[in-house]
Amino acid sequence: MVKKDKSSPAPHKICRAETGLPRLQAAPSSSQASEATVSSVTSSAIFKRILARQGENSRQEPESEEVFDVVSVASDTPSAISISSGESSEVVVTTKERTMGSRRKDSTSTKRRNGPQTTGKGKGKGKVPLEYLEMVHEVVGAHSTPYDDDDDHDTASASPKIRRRTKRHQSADEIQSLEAEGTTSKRIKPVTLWNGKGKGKEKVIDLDSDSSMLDVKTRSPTPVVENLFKSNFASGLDVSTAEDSDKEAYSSKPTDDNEDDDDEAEYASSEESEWEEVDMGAGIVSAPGSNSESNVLAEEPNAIEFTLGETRPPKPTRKKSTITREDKELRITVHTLHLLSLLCHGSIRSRWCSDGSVKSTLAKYVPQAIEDELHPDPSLPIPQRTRKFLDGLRHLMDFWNKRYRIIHRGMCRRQWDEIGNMAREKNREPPMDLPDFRRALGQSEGSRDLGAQGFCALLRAFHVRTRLVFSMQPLPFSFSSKGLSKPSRASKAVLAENDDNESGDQQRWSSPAKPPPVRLRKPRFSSSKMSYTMADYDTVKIEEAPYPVIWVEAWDQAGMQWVSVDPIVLKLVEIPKTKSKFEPPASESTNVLSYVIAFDSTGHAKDVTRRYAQFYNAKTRKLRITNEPIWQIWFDRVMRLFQSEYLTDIDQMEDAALLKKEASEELPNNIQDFKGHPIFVLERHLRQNEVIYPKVPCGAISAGRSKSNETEPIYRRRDVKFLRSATQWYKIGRQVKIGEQPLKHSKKRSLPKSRSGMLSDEDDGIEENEDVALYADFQTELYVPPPVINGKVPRNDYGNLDVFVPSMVPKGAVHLRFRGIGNAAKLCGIDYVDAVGGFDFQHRKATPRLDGIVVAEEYVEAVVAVYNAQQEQLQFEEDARRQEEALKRWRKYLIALRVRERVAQNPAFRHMEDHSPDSVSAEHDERDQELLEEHHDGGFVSERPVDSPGGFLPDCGYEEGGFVPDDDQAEVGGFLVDADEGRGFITDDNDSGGFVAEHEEDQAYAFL
DNA sequence: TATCTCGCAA
DNA sequence: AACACTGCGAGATA
Repeated sequence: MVKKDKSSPAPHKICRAETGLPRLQAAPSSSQASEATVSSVTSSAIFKRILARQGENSRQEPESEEVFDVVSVASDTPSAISISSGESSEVVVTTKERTMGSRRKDSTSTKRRNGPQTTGKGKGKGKVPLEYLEMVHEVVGAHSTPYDDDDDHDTASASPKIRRRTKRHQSADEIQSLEAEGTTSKRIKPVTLWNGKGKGKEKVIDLDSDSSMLDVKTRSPTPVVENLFKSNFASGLDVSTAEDSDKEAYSSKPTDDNEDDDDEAEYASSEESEWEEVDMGAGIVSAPGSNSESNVLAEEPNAIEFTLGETRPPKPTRKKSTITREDKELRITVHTLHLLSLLCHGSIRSRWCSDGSVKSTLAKYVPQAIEDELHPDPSLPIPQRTRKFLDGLRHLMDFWNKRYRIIHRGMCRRQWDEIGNMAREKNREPPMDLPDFRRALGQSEGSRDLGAQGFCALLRAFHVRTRLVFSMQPLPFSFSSKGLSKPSRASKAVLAENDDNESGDQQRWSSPAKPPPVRLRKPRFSSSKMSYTMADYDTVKIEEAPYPVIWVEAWDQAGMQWVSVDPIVLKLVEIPKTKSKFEPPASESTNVLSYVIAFDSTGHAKDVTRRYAQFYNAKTRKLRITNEPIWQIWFDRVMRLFQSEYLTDIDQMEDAALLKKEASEELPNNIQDFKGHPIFVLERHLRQNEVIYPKVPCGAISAGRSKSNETEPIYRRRDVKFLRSATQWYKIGRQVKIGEQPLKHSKKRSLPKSRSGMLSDEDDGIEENEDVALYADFQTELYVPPPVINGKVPRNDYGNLDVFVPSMVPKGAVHLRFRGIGNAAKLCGIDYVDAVGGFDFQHRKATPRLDGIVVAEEYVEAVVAVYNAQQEQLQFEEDARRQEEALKRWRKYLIALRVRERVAQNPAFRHMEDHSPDSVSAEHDERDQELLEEHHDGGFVSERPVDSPGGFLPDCGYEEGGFVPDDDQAEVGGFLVDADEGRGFITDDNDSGGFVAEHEEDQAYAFL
């Protein structure tokens, strides 16, 4: 294993982590065992799935490829992705960069436009990411398999535990119950939103009678969201069904295109084909700790390998900065993959921080006094204990600060256009395995991130319950040009500035002593970087954002709270309240707080973003892929793997605190943050079919820049009602109550030309130039169709019955949804009505889509019986027909063979194929005629008794159906064969032999 | 095809 | 520190 090879230009396997760390003592044997089995099972299963999906396609790779690791894409710390115990494993993420982008906007890719926005519907594309991610995840083995360290934690861990429901796989029901979850979640007491401090903006909050102004719903799916859910879930999360058509489409696609000089070709980068080249089959494997079992892949190296497609981002300069759907999906996929990788990275590092050797090395030099402070006398009053604890943290931090030197660059947020150049960057922290980690911490030098990890280990060495906290910096999934780094000359200025200031020779590295924002002489665009200059390696200059990416949370047992400590960058001990100093400003492009995950020493992880985000709902939310409901589900699922089975007191307290924090979030102080806000809404952001009702403002915001005094009311999102026109309501089986006034009128959406002479009542926009009246849910009631009277089913003006939803079936009637059952009903001579299940809109015309019939209850049995009989009969006839067809073909074939044999035997025919049509062909015809007649006698069959029974003419009774495939369509009434047609076909058989013979003869020659 | 909605540029 | 405004284009939708 090559490591610490700083000069290797393009290492193909940058990211490798040896995880063959000895299992920490006190590992429960049970969990160990389960880990092994789970992993091995899943990984091999996964691998099979991958193989099935990928086929051979995965192996082909273009010549020019640049390899880098996704972790370092943003993190620069390519240490580790995989988690597995007992074996070394490695993860390699490769990205191919093609100099010549191929352009494939051809029909193949554009044709597959599918489904609703977020992810492709029912297509591989939509599914592949999820599936892969899940697979990656499982392969990586990040199951919640606690690895205990030898810490005995505070007493809290011994407190009663609550069993947490653990569901590995979320079902559709579960998703639908999300809303329920949201509502049942604990309601937080109302929060006063009044704030008098008008930072230029005035915010007025009316606390009206309803005191629960802030209704805490972490997820409050609006109907729209709900629909999104439903429409996406089936496709997006369905990882079990493969879509063959995709593969075919892919494989049939040409690999290289004509070189198009169009620039767009270059950034039409990520078509599906490339995307699908994600090459996981290459090296997956490895059930951790189960080398013997995962023999499926035994020959494969123990690694995971992704090959991502070209990642060249679009250039915004071009007037058509078209970002294709594939681009978006690629970004989302990379984002999520990256996120997963970082999760695993964090998990590994947290585990390493519990490494006994690391801990003991680090703790050796720490003064006893500090240790005492970390464990204050329990007899002291609580505030005092907390204070002491905090002091201890500070002192330890100082100690660590003196000791630790930064010589490497840590993780940071990357942009899409950077990822090709990263291999050339200086001062990257080399990949590490556990021995490296031990060594580096023993020498106490490395990146700032490693420093935080060392501090974590230090705390754990003193038996302080400590989490390693990662602010993940995945590549952004948004495709705005903000995703591209701008040439920032500001950093240079900063560097010079800092050199002037205090680039101390005394200190080994210097940094602004003050927490951010660092005051600089050029405040305008100073993306205040922190720069460390090392005296020893004077070539080394590291600029980094003055915010940490990794820090630590220590549990204050007395105060029952988590205390955040950034020992390196900010040198800060903080109990985050509304605004945390850990959150970088939005202008900080290299450090974005979006996913903050805390890893505890037991291998569990928790999303604690809300603790650090000041505007979680308004801002941070939008930076997370989880803002997309489907990805929230995914994320929940991923995080569930990091959850412990039991919910401890600490967990509960923390959950409550986080919820409270979210609930007490300030109002946004700008307009745009109200857009998509889960709790608040402005009228200006309403969609056309939305209205606020009741229209009770819960606050106000000053709107408009110049007009200082005007304010705009703020409403609650939950008061947003979705409207439909009367006909739209009718289509889902509801009708507007009498006397209800429309809440809103929408613009007519009429057809351009009033071409339709007949106004069908389905057209929404029929009222030519009128506005359509819209009503809310509560203004409607269930539509009750007129009941069946005396076995007579009511019908509408068209003689049909609208059955858009089940509730529209009249009382006393039954909807029979079998195709062609109308005939049966007709045969019975009873009263029935065709049901209209909906409308097909094509050519701008609505044509009713008939869907079965509606009959009175008492006739159902009879109709169904008749129908079944009919179907049986039809099936029978169909079988017969196919049988007949098969026999005819066999006969034709045999004739052909026969003819051929004759031709071969008779030398007279030898030259016939040459050109002497007249005389010979006559003879030929004659002979063949003879021949054919002979066959009609059955002479042929009798001639060769051996073959006939089983060989050519299979003895298939009708029930056997050797050539007659089962047609289960018929059961559903798949198609109604008109009796006439069927007969017509069969009668052919009885025609004069001449016709048939001639016909067959022609074809018979075709066999020759 | 017309309209709605969104994201983006700056 | 990074927001309001606006027009534009794209994609979704009916």
